[in-house]
Formats: sequence, C-alpha cells, structure tokens
Amino acid sequence: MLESVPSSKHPAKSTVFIVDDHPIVRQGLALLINREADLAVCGDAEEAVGALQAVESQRPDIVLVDISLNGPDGLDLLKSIRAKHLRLPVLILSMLDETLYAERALRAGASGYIMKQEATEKVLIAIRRILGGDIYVSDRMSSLIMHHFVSGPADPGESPVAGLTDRELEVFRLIGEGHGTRQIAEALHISIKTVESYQAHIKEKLSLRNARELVQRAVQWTLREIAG
Amino acid sequence: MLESVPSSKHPAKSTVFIVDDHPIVRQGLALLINREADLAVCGDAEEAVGALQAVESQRPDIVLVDISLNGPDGLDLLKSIRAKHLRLPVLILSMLDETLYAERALRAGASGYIMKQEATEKVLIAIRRILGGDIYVSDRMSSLIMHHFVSGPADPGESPVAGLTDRELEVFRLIGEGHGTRQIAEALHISIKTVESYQAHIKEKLSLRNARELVQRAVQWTLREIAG
DNA sequence: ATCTGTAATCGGGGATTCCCCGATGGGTAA
DNA sequence: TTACCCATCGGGGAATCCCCGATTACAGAT
Repeated sequence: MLESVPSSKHPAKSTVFIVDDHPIVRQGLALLINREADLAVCGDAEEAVGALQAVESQRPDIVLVDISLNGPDGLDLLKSIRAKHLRLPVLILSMLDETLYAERALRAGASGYIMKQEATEKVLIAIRRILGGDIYVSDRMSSLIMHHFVSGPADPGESPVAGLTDRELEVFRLIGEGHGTRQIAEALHISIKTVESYQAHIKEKLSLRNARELVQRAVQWTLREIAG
Repeated sequence: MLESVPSSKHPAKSTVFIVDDHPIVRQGLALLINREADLAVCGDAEEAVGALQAVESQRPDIVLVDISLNGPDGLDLLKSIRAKHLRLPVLILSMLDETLYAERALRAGASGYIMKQEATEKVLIAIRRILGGDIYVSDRMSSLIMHHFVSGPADPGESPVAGLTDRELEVFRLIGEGHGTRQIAEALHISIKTVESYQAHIKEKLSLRNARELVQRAVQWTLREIAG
C-alpha cells in the first residue's frame, strides 16, 4: 500500500485511485501524482475485485485502471464500476494497442484512454481534463474513432481480432499467456462451459480449424501486442 | 529527462542508469531509487542506441534495462554493452514471462532478471545484490535454471530446446505450426500414443506445466527460429 | 560379451478438453 | 416490438491429456 495523504487543511485536492498489477508502475504514478498540488492518491490495488471494494469505500474522484490485470481485466473492472451505478470517471491506462482497446473502453463507459508510452505530463493532463468533465483520448485515436463513426465498424483491412467480443478477447489473451481452459474459467469466475463457448466463437471468427491453431494465433498475437 | 543528482558532498552513492520505453516506469524507478541514501539515478533513455552512448559517457555503476524496447530490444542493448567490453553490470527488467527470457538474458551476460510484477523492494534488493558482485534471479527461476543445468546434457550456453531428441524436436516444430496430435502422428507415420509420449518428454525437459504451455513455447520458439 | 543407458516406439485407463448440438436472459438497434 | 447480439451455461460423444507402464534397438562402458 502506498502512503495515503491524510487530506490536509487544503480541501481542494482531487483524490485518485490506482489499479495496476505492476508495483513499479503504481509507485511511479503515485509519486508523480502526489507531487501535484491539486491531486492526491487515496489508494491503490493490483487486481479488480479488491479494487472494486476499495473504490466503493474510498470514493475517489477518479480511477486509473490498467487494461491487463490478473483475473478480470480492466474492462471488467470498468463494467463492474458502472454496474454499481458509481458515477466515477475512469481513465484506462495501457501499453496495449489503442486501436483495439480504446473504443471498447469508451463504449464501456471510460472517460479516457492513454498509453503508458505517453509522457508523464500527458497523464496529468488527461486526469485534469477528465476531472473537468471532458473525455480524453489521443489525437490519433479520436480521428480513428470519428472515421469508424462514419464508415461503420465493418472496416476491412483491420485485424480480425478487432471483431472479437470483449469477453472473447479477454479469453484470447489468456490463451496466449498459456493458461488452460479451467484456469481461465477460474480466473474470470465463470463456467468452463462458457470458456469453451468463447473459444469456439474465436475459432469461428478467426477461421481456425482446431485448438492448437487457436493457441498458436493467441501466442503470436500476444507477442506482437506486448513485445511489439 | 529526469532530474540528475549533482553528486553532492557524499561520494558514496552508486549511480544507476535506466532504459525503458515507458516514461511512467522510468519516472517511477527514478523516484524510487533516488529515495535511497546509497543510490542515485545518473541518467535514463527510452531506446537502445541513445542509451549506449549515454552509458559510455556517464559510466554508471549499474544499468537497468527493459526487455521490450522500440527498435533494438533490451537483449540487443545488453550485447552491445558487452561488445564494447564495458564491464557494467546490467539488470534486465521485464513484464514478460521470466521462464522465456531469463536464461537468455543471463547467457547474454546479464547480472540479473526481475519482473515488473515484483514488489518495488525486490528491485532495490536486486540492485544492491548486483552491485555487491552477485547475480539476482527469482527463487523459482534459479531453481528452474539449476534443474536445466543438472538434467540437461550439460553444455551451458545452449537453449534447453537443444536437449531435445531428434524426434522430439520434430514434434516440437509441428506443434509450433499449429498441428494437432493426430495430424502429427499421421505426418510422421507413427502412433498417436508415440506422439503423446514425445509431448510428455518435451514438457518434462522444458519444465512446462500443461499442454497449452507446450504449444505456447513451441510457437514462440518457431517464431524466434524463423524470424528471430 | 555383458551391462547400462537412452532413443524410439507403443499401450491402458481415467481425467480433462474438444467440439458439436442446444438454451436462457439481457441489452440494443431497427 | 421485433430482431439481433452478447454473455452465460448445459448434454454428450469424440478426442486429448496425462499418469502409469512396456518393448525393441542400438551405442558405450565394463
């Protein structure tokens, strides 16, 4: 747990909650944010379920969420927050491809999406913009979204992976990390049968013939996605 | 650029150079390290070529290098440092699975390997241990390496894949290409049972826990062999 | 020449996964 | 409202995974 600022006599500080599975990143963000006069980190978590509880009790002004968490991912956490009708703005942090995740995040109710490759000042800018009621995405991403808005989501030339459902994509990622069907079911707290169903859908959408090809594709995609 | 400590009247501080393509992580590591009494960050870079130049002029006591950089990756940078016969200890940071890269990094001359999932104190521990002349890896990783060292056909400096039998390697390659057990059996004109036996041997030799990890490894190996 | 080790080959059998069929709600867009 | 997609789960047979073996052959060591 990072040092929580005990809300001094200056009441104007906006409180930030951080969810990321890398302690170094949590620490880095916390130090960065706490250095600002108008911001303060009020807590942090490394996975979704604990984060949801902590957020409910702490009631921060904004939540920073990494996409790739262990177990339920950042999008799941975002949906859980929305499902509890919490009116919290959520900024999605990620090192993953924004063209694939940013739209999903915004559709799920995120207030912004920013990549870890961005300069640290951009993070602070995004936070303040969101606290002001705006939505933050990179310029490149916003123009891409506009483009999709007019020409429809059925844009040929994109990766067929983009056609996967949120849940399917989540399973796809876990397959790429080498997890078995049962492990995935337990990590996401769903039935094995449901995971099998997703795997079947993915195979269908990506035109894969058997389970091995599914794993092959998932591993290839994971390597491209993470190790660019 | 991060604030460089102007080498105060206390000369005993060990200097650290950071290479990572995520500004947030650089900042986090720098703040973390500079908080220590005996350590100070003397510079940082986001990619390999600039890092090499900076390291040559700054002559830090240790270099922290992330594996996945844009352009030449962390292992390339490590080799470049070694090629310039710089006797610098290098600690490899990564968010990737350690079982995949740790051995590679150590063989390339790294003094340690640590994942970003680790607690921040572990990073400081690793740095101090390396500065003391030791090598740092996680407990799990070191036992894995020991296991490979004793059970493998010696020859340290080779991939554990080198310890596979002709037939096993053949099966391994076919797995990496996405073929199923039955397909492999038919392709090699042998029984399915035999193929299963080879797969079990491969899993044993590579310390893999389940069938998915086997496919994962085979795909990764195939990609590296072909388009390394 | 015997012993030892290892590679290559195959089997039994229970647990698990694969892969086809389907079903139910809950959103959302036409 | 109707229609459609998404998330979720089940039945059931085929295939696999994964543990236990086993046999042959061949290469070195004794």
